[in-house]
Amino acid sequence: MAGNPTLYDVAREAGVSLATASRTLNGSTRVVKDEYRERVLAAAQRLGYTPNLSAQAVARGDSSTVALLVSDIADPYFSGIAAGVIRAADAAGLAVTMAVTERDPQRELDLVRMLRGQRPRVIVLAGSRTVDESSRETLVAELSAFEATGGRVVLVGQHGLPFPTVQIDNLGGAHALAESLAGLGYHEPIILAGPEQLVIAQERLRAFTERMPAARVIHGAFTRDGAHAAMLTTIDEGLGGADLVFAVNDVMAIGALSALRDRGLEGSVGVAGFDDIPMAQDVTPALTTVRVDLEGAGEASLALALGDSRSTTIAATVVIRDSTPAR
Amino acid sequence: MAGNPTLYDVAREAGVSLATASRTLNGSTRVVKDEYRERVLAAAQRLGYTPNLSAQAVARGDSSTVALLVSDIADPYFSGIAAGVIRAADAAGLAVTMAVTERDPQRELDLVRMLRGQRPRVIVLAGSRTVDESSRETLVAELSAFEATGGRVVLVGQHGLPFPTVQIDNLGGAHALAESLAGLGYHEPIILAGPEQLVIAQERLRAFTERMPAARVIHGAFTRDGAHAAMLTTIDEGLGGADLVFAVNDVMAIGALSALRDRGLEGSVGVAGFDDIPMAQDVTPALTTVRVDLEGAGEASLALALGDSRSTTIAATVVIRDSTPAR
DNA sequence: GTGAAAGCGCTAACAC
DNA sequence: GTGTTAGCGCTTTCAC
Repeated sequence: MAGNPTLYDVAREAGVSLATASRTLNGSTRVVKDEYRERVLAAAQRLGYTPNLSAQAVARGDSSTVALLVSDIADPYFSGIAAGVIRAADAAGLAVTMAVTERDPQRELDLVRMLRGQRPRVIVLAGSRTVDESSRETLVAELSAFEATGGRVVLVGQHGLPFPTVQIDNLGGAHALAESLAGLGYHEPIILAGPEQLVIAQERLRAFTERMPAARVIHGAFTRDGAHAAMLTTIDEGLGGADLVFAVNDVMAIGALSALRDRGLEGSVGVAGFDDIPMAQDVTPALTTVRVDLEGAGEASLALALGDSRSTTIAATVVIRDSTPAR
Repeated sequence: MAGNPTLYDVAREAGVSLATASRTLNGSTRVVKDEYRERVLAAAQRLGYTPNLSAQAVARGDSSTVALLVSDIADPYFSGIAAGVIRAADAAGLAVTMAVTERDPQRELDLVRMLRGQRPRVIVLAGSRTVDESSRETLVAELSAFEATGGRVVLVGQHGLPFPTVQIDNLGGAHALAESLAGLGYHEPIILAGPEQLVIAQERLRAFTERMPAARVIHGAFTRDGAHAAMLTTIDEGLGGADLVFAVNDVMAIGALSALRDRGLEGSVGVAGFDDIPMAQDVTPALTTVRVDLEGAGEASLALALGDSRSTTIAATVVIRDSTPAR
């Protein structure tokens, strides 16, 4: 516990004042005489000085940090977004602090509170909204308070909250997908719809069924395993005349695909997902889906936070692959 | 920019001293009279007070932060580790700051420097080491300096650096895999070996070939696309008598699987990977691999940092699936 | 250009 | 138990 060298140490070592050391080591507008400048730099080097970011944050009254909240970092949907946020933050010289809500609204609220404590410049919420969550009001209040003190709040892939949002075109994408699939001859879809109250899942479900009425809607977890289990049950109960399984995200669609394979039913019905996560093209048959530029969405969220633009929408475009051959 | 309420504001609002407010709001040993306690809590609530973590860090001389460095967060290997680190950090009341090296040693060094500025309690390095990197000495110096000032450094899935390490049993796993596959009748492996200088890739390659000499070793990027491209080229040049493709990680194995499928060669050779990322069981055929508990490794890294234990090793166990049927 | 000194929000002696 | 106060490491007036 020798202690880190402080700016004061550097100043002393260089034989200049604290102020001069501060000015040369950090981007001040003030100009420092070259000689001093070099002495300070040399001293800092010799001592292995690293500015204490917390102290800077306290003194300046704001940190160079972006706080990112996701539901589950191991889910490709979120890790894609996170990659974009991190890349953009980095380009802007900002560090990223990340927390995981595990899809628990109460936890999300607690984390937002905790993250506010860091006084970040931006809070990015990428976790998925659910309807009628009791903590919604409190969350909005918390985020509004954060904004009121000069912070920026951005949502990605969710709406219904009064903050700038990087929206994903769930409606357009699901519409287009349903139409494409109808064109391929499908008309009796079983829909793996995820949790009943999950906004993003609801939207995709609703938009899809507007164009192609569901033969059956099955709710369950928004995960690979949830969909896998639900699909297994469904198969065992009988697929009826269904010719298609539409899962509201790729992770679930892949779970469904595996369930079909487990039962030796691969190819018997079409399967489609949503998001176009990287592995969508690596499963067999390659998965028909709706492509969303997740990393781009992450980057856009920071652009939104750092610029003064309004909400943006990320396109969602249909990608037909082998999992939905024409019938 | 109204400004956040400070502890001072809370104290004034509650009609107590700064110290009393501090004591009730933060885990002090000192006991505060219930009446004051409640007044402070109420005031904090009313004002929407959130402690300024940076200020706390400065005053206490240490932050409640874990800094995590990964190569690429969208890679399941790293997002698995990250999930574990975040979970464990969270359980210990620590926030996680994450940065991405993009596999660039210079960038890694810069980021470590930057992260040190946060004065985290722990720095976890999960990025993969390469041999003979010129920045190695500097990196070690930087990390040692960090340790000297009371910080903890932990590596995961890499060694060769003088710090506590959560080691993955690459050697044992690759040995066992080669043996299992030999038992299944394979003997002419093409190896997708990743970058030549990547330590983890080297180990897996070397251990595997100790038990089953390679018919051919192909170096390339440590990614799905890198392996996919390399495999395509290899196929077009002719597989020779090869009966197996061993890729040094699952992401690459899956790329190879897709390449084989693209050329209509699925099933003609066995395919095996390493890591057992979640999607390994969802590709077709399901991928034979070596299971590594990535999330457990992430958790272990924090246990290592927070406890006083020595380095640990995470087991690597063979999982035979359909991609390597007996021949 | 440079330096002295007053904060930034908080903690932790120390005295009462 | 409670309050005063001296820091923590840094930035930034404000004088020189």
